[in-house]
Amino acid sequence: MAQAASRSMSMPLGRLPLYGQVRERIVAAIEQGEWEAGEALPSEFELADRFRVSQGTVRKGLDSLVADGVLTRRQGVGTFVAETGDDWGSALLRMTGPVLGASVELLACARGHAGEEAADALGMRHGAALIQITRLVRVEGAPFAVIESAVSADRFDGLDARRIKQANCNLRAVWLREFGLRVTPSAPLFRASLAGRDAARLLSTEAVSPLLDVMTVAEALNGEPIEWSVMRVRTDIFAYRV
Amino acid sequence: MAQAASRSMSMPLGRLPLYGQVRERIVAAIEQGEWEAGEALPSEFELADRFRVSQGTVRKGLDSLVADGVLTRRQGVGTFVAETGDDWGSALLRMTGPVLGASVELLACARGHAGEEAADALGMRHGAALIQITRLVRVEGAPFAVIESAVSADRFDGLDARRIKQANCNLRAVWLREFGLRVTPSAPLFRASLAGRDAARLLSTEAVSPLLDVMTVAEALNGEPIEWSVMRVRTDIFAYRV
DNA sequence: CAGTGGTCTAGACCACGAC
DNA sequence: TCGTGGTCTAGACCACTGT
Repeated sequence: MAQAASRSMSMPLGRLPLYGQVRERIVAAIEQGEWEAGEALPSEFELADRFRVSQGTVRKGLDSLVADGVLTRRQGVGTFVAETGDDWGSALLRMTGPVLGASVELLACARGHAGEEAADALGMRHGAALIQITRLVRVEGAPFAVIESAVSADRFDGLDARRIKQANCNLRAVWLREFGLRVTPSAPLFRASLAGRDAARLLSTEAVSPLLDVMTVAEALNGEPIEWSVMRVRTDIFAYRV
Repeated sequence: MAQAASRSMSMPLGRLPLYGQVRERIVAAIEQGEWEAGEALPSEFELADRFRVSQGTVRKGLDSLVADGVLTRRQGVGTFVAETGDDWGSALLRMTGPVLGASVELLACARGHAGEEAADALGMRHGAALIQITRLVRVEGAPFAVIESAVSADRFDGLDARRIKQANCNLRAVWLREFGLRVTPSAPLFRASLAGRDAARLLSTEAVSPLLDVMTVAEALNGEPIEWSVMRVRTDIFAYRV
């Protein structure tokens, strides 16, 4: 039965199991553009051959990437690099009940300074230069949620409203197409807040209306925090599901 | 290498993979009290021998139960039936920042009629008889959250305040000790709401304060809905994490 | 040291989808 | 019919824990 676990992969990583190393190498290959979004990866046996491991080990590595939404599998067909979904649309799918006919609109994209919360989440010092992006989500024309996002102004130097609108206000598509960065959202934080004057005006509700704040950090595949955002959503009709 | 997958388990279930059948049989054994909470299961190899499958198949079945929080594993020691944690305490661990010195208090336990939401979640008709339980969670003495729970009055006939207090206001412990029911919480729904007069009084805040409502249904291991509850929590200091 | 979970392999068969 | 993912096995070695 062979002597198993030969530690032969000669990876730089010290104490990562083989299937973890397989995961890292697949991530690296995706980052280097070896397979585009929507494209099929080689079969599990081909990958096993390439990485000098068994098919079961490749499978366990793929499992974790499928669980993280980086890959999708279709039995009998293959394993595919997941399409970059709308960053705002996926949140709407988490609402109970049918949320159809959604659209986004860019309200603002301007340089500013980090609030404490955003700066902490992005690992930047307080007061660091940020680009702040405000979007409004409508459902069947009715205002539904405001999304505030922030990214490092240094890293995303050329970013402006035009580029965001070209990508249909989908920030993930902007990061990927303009900056070659593939991100995945981290686990969200929740908070209840009062709308306040500005949000109330945008959402055509009252200032004392309660809003659900869903805060997330989108991370590069290597774990580096890229984008902080808070979606402030009305939950008077539907609730938010995880 | 043997001929693999001999379909020899003679289980009543038709199209469930072997590891899924292993999971079901372990769940059944726990429900029948073969192993108590905190007790160690037999080793993976012993279970493999008992179920006539390989250790890897047992492991995959255990994996899913560990993921669901039914079992816990300690390397080099064994696999254990998870303790029935506090139903309210586990929620506090989800708050960002240190939430220490928490305590619960039973405010009410009375028969009533189901609100639409609770009845729907429990699969009961609107207006069915329920027992409604109200608890208050304090952190370092300061009111922090109100928990409203509801269960079928028929199924939990003898339930009263005394029995709940005997279990330190931990409902999961009540279901297990008094009714032999082990439950696991489903994925929560979130909503933002205004405190209102009653909750504001209990939480010593203002009626227009925003609260985060975390709604869950606790299900028996066979998937039957048992307990509906909503935890209404202040998020002015900490946020809720998933 | 013995026993447990954690990982890995080589090989096998099945179910599904496309051709 | 062929290639893919999905499942399963028997056996092996490693890492950790408690004695």
